[in-house]
Amino acid sequence: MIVEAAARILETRGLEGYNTNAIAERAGVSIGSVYQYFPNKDALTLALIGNFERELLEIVRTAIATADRRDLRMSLKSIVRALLDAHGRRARLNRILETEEERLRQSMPDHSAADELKTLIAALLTKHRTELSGAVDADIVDDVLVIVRAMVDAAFRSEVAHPAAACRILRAVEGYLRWH
Amino acid sequence: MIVEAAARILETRGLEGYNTNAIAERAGVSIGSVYQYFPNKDALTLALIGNFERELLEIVRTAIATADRRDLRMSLKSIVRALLDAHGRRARLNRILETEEERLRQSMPDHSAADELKTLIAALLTKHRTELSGAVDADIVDDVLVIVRAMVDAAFRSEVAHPAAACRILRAVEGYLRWH
Amino acid sequence: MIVEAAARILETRGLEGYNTNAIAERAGVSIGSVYQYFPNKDALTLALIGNFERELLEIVRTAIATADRRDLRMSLKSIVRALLDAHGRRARLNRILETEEERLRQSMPDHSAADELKTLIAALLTKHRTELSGAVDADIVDDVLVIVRAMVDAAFRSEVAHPAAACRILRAVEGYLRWH
Amino acid sequence: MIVEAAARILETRGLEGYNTNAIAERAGVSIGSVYQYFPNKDALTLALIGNFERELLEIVRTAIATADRRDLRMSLKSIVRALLDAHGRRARLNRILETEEERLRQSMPDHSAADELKTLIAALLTKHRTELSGAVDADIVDDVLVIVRAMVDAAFRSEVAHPAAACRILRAVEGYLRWH
DNA sequence: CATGAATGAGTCTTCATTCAT
DNA sequence: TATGAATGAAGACTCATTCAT
Repeated sequence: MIVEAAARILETRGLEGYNTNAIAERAGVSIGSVYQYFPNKDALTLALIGNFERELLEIVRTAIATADRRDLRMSLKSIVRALLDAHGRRARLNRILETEEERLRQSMPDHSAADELKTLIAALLTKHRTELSGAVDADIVDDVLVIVRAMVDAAFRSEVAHPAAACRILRAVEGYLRWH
Repeated sequence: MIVEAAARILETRGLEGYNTNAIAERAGVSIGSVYQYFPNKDALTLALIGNFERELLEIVRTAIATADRRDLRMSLKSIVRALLDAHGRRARLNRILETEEERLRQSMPDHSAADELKTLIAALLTKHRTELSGAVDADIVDDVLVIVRAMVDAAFRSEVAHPAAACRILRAVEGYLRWH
Repeated sequence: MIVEAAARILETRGLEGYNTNAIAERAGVSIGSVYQYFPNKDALTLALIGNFERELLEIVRTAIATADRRDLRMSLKSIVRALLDAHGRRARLNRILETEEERLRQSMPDHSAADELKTLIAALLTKHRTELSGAVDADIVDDVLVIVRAMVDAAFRSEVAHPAAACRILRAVEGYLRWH
Repeated sequence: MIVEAAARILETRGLEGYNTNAIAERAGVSIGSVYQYFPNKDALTLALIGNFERELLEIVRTAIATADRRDLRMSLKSIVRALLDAHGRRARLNRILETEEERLRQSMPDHSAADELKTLIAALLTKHRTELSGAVDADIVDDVLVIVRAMVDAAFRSEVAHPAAACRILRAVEGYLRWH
């Protein structure tokens, strides 16, 4: 599939080697076919980002479900571990996509996955609102996501072992949510 | 000056419009002159990154000095405000440079500014070590920097007002450092 | 055809005017098409050299066949005349290609044409070995080729009439082979 | 000296690295100074060629003088050896210069060295005219020079040992001159 | 005279996109 | 619908040459 080929190219060769001809070749289709499905390269990248965000959403959803009935810490730990795990499989790809997402934000038609992710986190926090130092609002959720994503990325850049990274990320998130 | 022209191009036109001909034109020199001073485009970008990191270092140094004799919170607040301020002037440029830095990390000859920044933060934290929930080590410093940079970036992306952003960033950093 | 266009450019404008844009224009295709068929300029030049050597081989083969059953002198005369004739059609081109061949020798993948040419000459000399002053070995063959090529080139540089040139070249080759 | 620097650049880096800035740097002067002495790059190359031809002339003159009173074979052997020797010191340079000479022939003002070389050879051959198979004329001289130069070049390209090369070259020249 | 920074035309090469088959 | 040859604008970089100091 074309999107999958694009993902592999981005992962193995980086933005440098990310061109439509390489993608078509890797996908085993002609360059013309790529343009049959996507009006231009950015649209393909946006599809890639969409997949990425939907996958992220699913991972978090599962992680939260897994830690259901447990306290906030366990839920957060479950999420962080899952994210580290998921990121680990495609660290470079994810990092590049986050960068590309920024460039393409203006032309992104669909934020539903990202929105749903926020809703999910908001629900989790609200459920445990008594453990938090303050009220739950959109900003808090945004901040948590920003912190976790940045730290997961950093962990992969500096090649920190997962357990240690999870511990530090958890400390940051909990600290942010609970301190004072 | 060529580096300044490169900065302005990057800021106004993004990576898309960042090409050597545009830089030369903006700098008011010929393309040949650009290559008299920089062996290639990446070298120019690296110079830009070097400037950026040195500026960052100076800002933090000044912010810490300004809040000398005060408690940790005041120092951190001073730093965060200064960073928001500095970033504010060239938000897009700085964000792009952070991305480019990653791509060019392997060919970066000089990390002294970044190292010194870490030393500075480490010293600050050590000075206030009694206020922290744990020992000061290199990981803690890395994490603080990662969190602050990510949140400052995010604040500019979502166009949050400085005071509110400063407050949230401070909460994250203090939470990370002090909680349990 | 692109290779033919390259040949014509090289012939009419020399190495000076031999650039990919000119080649594309002369071939009536876009510059992109040139790079669809050849990974870079040198590869195109190598194709040109390959053609040149194959053509040379064919000419010599035919010349030898034509003078079959005759004595060595007639065979050599036939070859020299054929070479003068062939060279005559594209004197400048051939001379430049010989120069470029030297520069590109290290990246030349295929020497089969050149090798076959040597085999052909070796066979001819061996057939007439009784007429020679010494044994036939690879060095003799190399020398014959060097002498003939140099003298053919020189003949065209000084614009000597073919019959006279053929006579002098023949004298050199026969002298080399038969004297003492 | 500038011409010497140009020679060294050509020898060590080939035509690829032969540019005025490199020459100036190697000569330890500014690029401006190069243009003080030579109106353009080709003029510098022509000076180089002039030196080369004068040196060649001197070598041959000395070689002939050395073998004075001896027979033709000894004189030729002396010349061939001297040329192999001289070429050996700057094989690549000489080969490139011969190529450049061709390109610049039209703008070469001074052929006196080359002419004198021919005169020298003509005199030598005339002196030994009884040993030759035919009369001495300008063509014979040209041919001898063409043959010797081509074979000396070839010897260096295929890295043949000097004595063996000298022997083969001598055989070619003598064969040309004496056969029949 | 010497300098060397500045020039800019020119060259190779890439790659997103189109369109005839 | 699929193909992939063709397109050509655009970009990185070179280097002979000039000229103000």
